[in-house]
Amino acid sequence: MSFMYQFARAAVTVDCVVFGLDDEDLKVLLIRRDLPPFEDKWALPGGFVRLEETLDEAARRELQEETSLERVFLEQLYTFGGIDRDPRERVITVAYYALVRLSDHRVQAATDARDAVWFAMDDLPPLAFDHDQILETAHQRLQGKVRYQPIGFELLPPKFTLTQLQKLYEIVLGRVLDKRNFRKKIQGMGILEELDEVEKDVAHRAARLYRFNKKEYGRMVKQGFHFEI
Amino acid sequence: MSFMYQFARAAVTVDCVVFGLDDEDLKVLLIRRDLPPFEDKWALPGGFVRLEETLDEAARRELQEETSLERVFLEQLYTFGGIDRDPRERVITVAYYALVRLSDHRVQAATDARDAVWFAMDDLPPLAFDHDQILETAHQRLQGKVRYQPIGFELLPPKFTLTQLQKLYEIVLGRVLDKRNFRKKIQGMGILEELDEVEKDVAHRAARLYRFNKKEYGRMVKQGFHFEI
DNA sequence: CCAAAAGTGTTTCACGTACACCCATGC
DNA sequence: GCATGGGTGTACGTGAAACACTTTTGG
Repeated sequence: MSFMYQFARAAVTVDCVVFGLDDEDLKVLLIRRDLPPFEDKWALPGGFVRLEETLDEAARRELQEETSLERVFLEQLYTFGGIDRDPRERVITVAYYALVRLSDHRVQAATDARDAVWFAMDDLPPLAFDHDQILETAHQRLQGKVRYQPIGFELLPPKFTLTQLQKLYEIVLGRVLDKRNFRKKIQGMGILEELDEVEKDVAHRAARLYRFNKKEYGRMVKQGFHFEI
Repeated sequence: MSFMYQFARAAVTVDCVVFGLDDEDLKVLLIRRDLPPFEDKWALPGGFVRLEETLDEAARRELQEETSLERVFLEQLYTFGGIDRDPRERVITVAYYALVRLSDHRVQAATDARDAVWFAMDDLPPLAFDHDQILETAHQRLQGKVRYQPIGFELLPPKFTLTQLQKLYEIVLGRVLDKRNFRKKIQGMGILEELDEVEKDVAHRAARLYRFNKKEYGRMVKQGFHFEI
């Protein structure tokens, strides 16, 4: 390892898998490429890492620039370094995944950004580069992590019903859950704040609203509490 | 994103956290740096990624070159991209962690390699760069992963006693386990092959040897089996 | 009054946990 | 024969899973 490294260098990018949830599906935000290679193909938002920013900063900047998303849950996923990922030259990409409240962000993504569209996970178009593989990895991570970390709340509005919460897990995990057992368990955890408020504009009995109590969760973790669905 | 990316580029390296286990401790393999910066400080084995090799290949190559380790369990850990990690210039490092059977590799590491030494996890020297942070992250990953994936066996010789296995978990997790419950559980899984063989050269009753049945484990996973300690 | 979803308890079974003594072997 | 670790079973409690009906509300 010499003092100055003289050899040719790989380019480094960040790519973001942005998950959102609506009533029916888990969705991913993709942008349409307007330059070759893979012109007009769909791809994950992302771009080159600058020398003066960290990887996390690069991911947030790209997300903001390409999809106008800000202040979302964002976590590093995996780094993909296959030699021929990009046909032009060697590009190593540090992949991130993000979770957003679709209800808040739906409009913005469609207007501000060039051509950013939400796709249902089970109805994806062909993707550029190895982005299908990155997406697959992100999906697995989400499925794994949602079960033992309270990150699912990042996909819901701040106030939500227990049925919404249950449906979230059913959609992400891909299996149905028992209503009574789910409620017993999640309410028993003591990390949900029961509000004096019910949902509106529904054509049936309105459900009570809850809020995730992040501070209480933090306290409980320190006492050895372990979240698990 | 222009076709040709002209800006200055960060260098990309791989660093490996190599864990090994002896009767007493969890150990890490460190090498002494012989060049500035951090000359004579201890550091994780690692080096620059070449254009013609993947990240995994780079990690294995560096491991081989610097510690003469081959064919070990190796998995990507996390990518560290802090701006001032390296005082010379911007260096992004893709960290890996490896698990090795100390009994097999003890000698080699000490002879072939320049100055590679095993340190107990609770008696570490000051490390170069941000390697203490990388090591900390690796340790957390190991503690988390060892509980729900059968990677612990990578730290033991192919044939081992149940007491050795239990001690492994006690050392890695940092807490004592109940002997009868541990045996009941691990034997009940049906992934251990009971051998017609006992340990040798012990000054007491010799314990039966077992082997991890990887194929059977693979089959069971397909049936929905979930390993957990 | 009908449709639609909200809300609610009990029983059963599996599994985690706590716990102590005799056995085999080498020296 | 003694020191050292090997090996074994049971009782108890907690938590997961299965399961169906009544209530509320809007239209």
